[in-house]
Amino acid sequence: MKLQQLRYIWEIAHHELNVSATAESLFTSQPGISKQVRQLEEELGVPLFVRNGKQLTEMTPPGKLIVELAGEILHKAENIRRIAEEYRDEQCGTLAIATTHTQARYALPPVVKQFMARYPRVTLTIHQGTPLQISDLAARGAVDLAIATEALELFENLVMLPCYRWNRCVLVPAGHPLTEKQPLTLQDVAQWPLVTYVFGFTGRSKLDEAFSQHGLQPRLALTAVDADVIKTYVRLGLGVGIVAKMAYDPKADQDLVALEAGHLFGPSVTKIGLRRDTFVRRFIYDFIELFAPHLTRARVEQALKLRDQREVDALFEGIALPCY
Amino acid sequence: MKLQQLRYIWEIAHHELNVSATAESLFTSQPGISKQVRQLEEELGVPLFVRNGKQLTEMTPPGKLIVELAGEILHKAENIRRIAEEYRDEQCGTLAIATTHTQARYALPPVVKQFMARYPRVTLTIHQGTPLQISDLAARGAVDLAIATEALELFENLVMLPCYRWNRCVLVPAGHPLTEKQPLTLQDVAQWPLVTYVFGFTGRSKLDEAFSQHGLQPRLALTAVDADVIKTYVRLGLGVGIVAKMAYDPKADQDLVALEAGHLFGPSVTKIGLRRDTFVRRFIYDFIELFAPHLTRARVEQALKLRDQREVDALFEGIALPCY
DNA sequence: GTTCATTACGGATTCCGTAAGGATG
DNA sequence: CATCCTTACGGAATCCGTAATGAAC
Repeated sequence: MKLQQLRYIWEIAHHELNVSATAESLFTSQPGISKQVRQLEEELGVPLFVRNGKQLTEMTPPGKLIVELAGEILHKAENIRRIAEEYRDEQCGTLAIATTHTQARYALPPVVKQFMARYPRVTLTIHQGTPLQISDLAARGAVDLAIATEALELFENLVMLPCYRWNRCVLVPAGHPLTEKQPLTLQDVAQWPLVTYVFGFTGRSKLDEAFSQHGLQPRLALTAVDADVIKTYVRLGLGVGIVAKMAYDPKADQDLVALEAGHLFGPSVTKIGLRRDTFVRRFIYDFIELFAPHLTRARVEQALKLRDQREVDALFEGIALPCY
Repeated sequence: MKLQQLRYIWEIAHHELNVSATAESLFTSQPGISKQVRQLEEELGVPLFVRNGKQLTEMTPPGKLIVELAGEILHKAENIRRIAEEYRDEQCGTLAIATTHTQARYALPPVVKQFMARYPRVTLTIHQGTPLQISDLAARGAVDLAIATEALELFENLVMLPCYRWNRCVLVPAGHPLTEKQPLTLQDVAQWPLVTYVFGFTGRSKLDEAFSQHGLQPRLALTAVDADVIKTYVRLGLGVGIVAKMAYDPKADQDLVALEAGHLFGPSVTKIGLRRDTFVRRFIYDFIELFAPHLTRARVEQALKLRDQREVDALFEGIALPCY
């Protein structure tokens, strides 16, 4: 049994049992993989894949169990490499973050700036995507951490750490009738066509909840993944915008008015998602603490030891989050 | 990084950093190991061992972390082999049990007989040793299960499953003055020199507790690891025996009288110890159930999922144990 | 002087790529 | 006919054992 063989069967299992595609993704030859798989099957004495003629059609029961264990082994091997990297040079390495537009555009820039000053030799990469893509990247270990408000909870093997609480505001052009209402009610807002986030983005679910709980069905004029697009269409008069408050820039957005809407929808919490059982490098702890000062290394380590997200939530229950 | 290299560093770490001894235990050459270790260190870019000249004197901090992960990886690789073995042929394999004299002599024979009839092609090996040796064998994975009353709780990675409850009896030659006392008291017993188990064996701790709680300090005439030796010396009149009740055979021991002593010392519980995170073959589940009928496969599987022995204890709290 | 790890070297094995073969839909 | 896995084969790299070297106690 070789690590290489375990990698091959794991990758095949995660490429719809297509050996050719697997070979391509691993930059090696297809017969090479085929050979190693057969060797492993021979060594173990059980077939791992069901073959229909020369096609792999499904996995055998032991195959499924073994592929799962192979995944865990490969993950631990990866951890060994990380540990070595850390002790080789604490200041040097790669930090891959997956996040949404909202975080990348408004929350991360100052943090990234500080981090780059503190760790000039760490290569930082930021992947932007949907909350689901982001979570998946983190759960698979393709990135070191995910930052998002939604979807992280869908992955069993992500530990979610609460970072900050934020509220929404209603954006309207200056002179809009809604600016006369103080304070706003959901009924007021629902009378106008809305311009807001796409479903599944930036706390959108919270927004839908609030309206439906009041029996309201607002018209959606347009949905977008980012606040910049939303603002553009609010300026065109397409409708009333609802965005995260931090997306309103008093200087750049002087032509718009931001109306307090925290009391309408309640706050959302942005979280960091970390893959369980993964060695965390020092600079990653530091990045997390820069982003959310209450997430000290000690607290994060403690949270990573817990098996159940409910225990993690309990751990952070008493801790006040920053609020925007 | 190769599994072989991980095995080498793990074995070196568990052979007092002596590469020659490690090579011998692995039936390979010492330069071969040395080479692979250096290659791994080179690949990882960090030294794993501290060298004093040409001697390995200790492990580096990353070395310690990495060896631990290596151990987990090797354990999982072992599980892969077990899974393959199981699916290759359910009826065929090896079952290694470590246990004490008391279990091997009195509790196991009927179970072993049934098991051998049920699985004639499974090779059964029984290792006898002190409770500490037994637990260690199981914790290291050298045997599949440990059966004992003591010491299992000392190993973090053993799950303990309660099997049966048992009481003690006092053994005296026929006509001994103690046979007149009904029921016995601790004071009665303590007046005679005792012949019983060696410290650390067969619930001996429970016995010491009982006496000291009553402020008694009995004289120990002789201690042994097994009841046969104890009986021999009771017959010689060396003292009064205290043994597990199941060690008294009404036929073979007609010349001795067994006096009820359960009320003096309280019951002990014999347990099976299983290493955590280990794939358990079907015939092992069957063996366990033969030995302790309430330990069904479903219950054992449930217990093996729990991380903390206290949760396991809670799981079995409501279940009545057989009592001897 | 003994113990113990490293270096040097050679033979067997393994790995991995290209090219050809055969099965499926 | 296109896709996809298997077999065949040859060159390169790796593994592992023996023998020699050198450092430490």
